[in-house]
Amino acid sequence: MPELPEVETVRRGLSPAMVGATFSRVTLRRPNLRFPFPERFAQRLEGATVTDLARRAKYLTAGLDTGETLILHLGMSGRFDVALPDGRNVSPGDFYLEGALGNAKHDHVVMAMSNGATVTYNDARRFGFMDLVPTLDLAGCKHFAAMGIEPLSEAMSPESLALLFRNKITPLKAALLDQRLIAGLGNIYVCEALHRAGLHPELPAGILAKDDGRPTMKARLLARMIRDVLTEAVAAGGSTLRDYAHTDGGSGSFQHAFRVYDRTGEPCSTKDCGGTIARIVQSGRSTFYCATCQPAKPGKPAVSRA
DNA sequence: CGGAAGACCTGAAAGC
DNA sequence: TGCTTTCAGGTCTTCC
Repeated sequence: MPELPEVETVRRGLSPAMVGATFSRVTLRRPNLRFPFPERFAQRLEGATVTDLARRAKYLTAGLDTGETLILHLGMSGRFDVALPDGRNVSPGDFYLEGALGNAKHDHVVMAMSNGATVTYNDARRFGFMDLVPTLDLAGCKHFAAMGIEPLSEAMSPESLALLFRNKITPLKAALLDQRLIAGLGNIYVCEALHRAGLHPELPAGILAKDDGRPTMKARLLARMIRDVLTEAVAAGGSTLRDYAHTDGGSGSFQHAFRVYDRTGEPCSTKDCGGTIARIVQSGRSTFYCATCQPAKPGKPAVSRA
């Protein structure tokens, strides 16, 4: 489930259960997720108090009063279920509830908190992982050292986009997915941002920069559309795919606002466009776009954009 | 060095 | 009704 808006939604949902609370009991139901858990993982958490819960790109970071920071990544299918002490269950940012917490299939980590909340990590595909690093080394740790700019921060500007993409022949789609350049976008929001900007996903990334490195109009447009689509998605609580019957406020709704993602064959929603959404494969992943309002040849779109 | 392809997993849906 | 194939929101490793 998780690109930046979904991870941010999870962060907000997890905060009341975790920030200020102490880990009373941490149970690992298997030795690894994508990677082995760190040495003595449960013991290092138990007794530690969470001082803050933040997000960097698609990662969650829980600062602890022990001088370590817990790093959480949801992979493709990771989610958290929270059982609150008042008996309510929520699944921040995702999915539906499926029975007793800690017993459902693929519940891999169960964290009992001092405030009575139980936070359970569930991940069918186990592409997610958890790590524990010294807080002082956080920015330089292996997960973050080479990470690109935050797309919702001041660092994300037409100027920085142009400099990052300058002289690149690689397609815009691939460049936007490269977490070393911009960190937090995934397949959905890259497709959506390119559509909003009227840019064909196979255009070379270098078209965002002029010869002198200054941003082109396309760079200005794309920077705004990236910010817009992410901001709207965060406000909608992210996107929830392949789910039904959610209860408590667990799910986001931005999937209803997709204009191209997973809409192959449907009419383009751009005003007066008349095109049809197509699907191609780029570096092994689906790309959805409208060939009419995202023309392949650099030039003006076939349709004026509001 | 950059970039593409493969690998890691499970499950849902589509195809036959 | 099965059985097989394809595809999925990510990213780390391997191989040019």
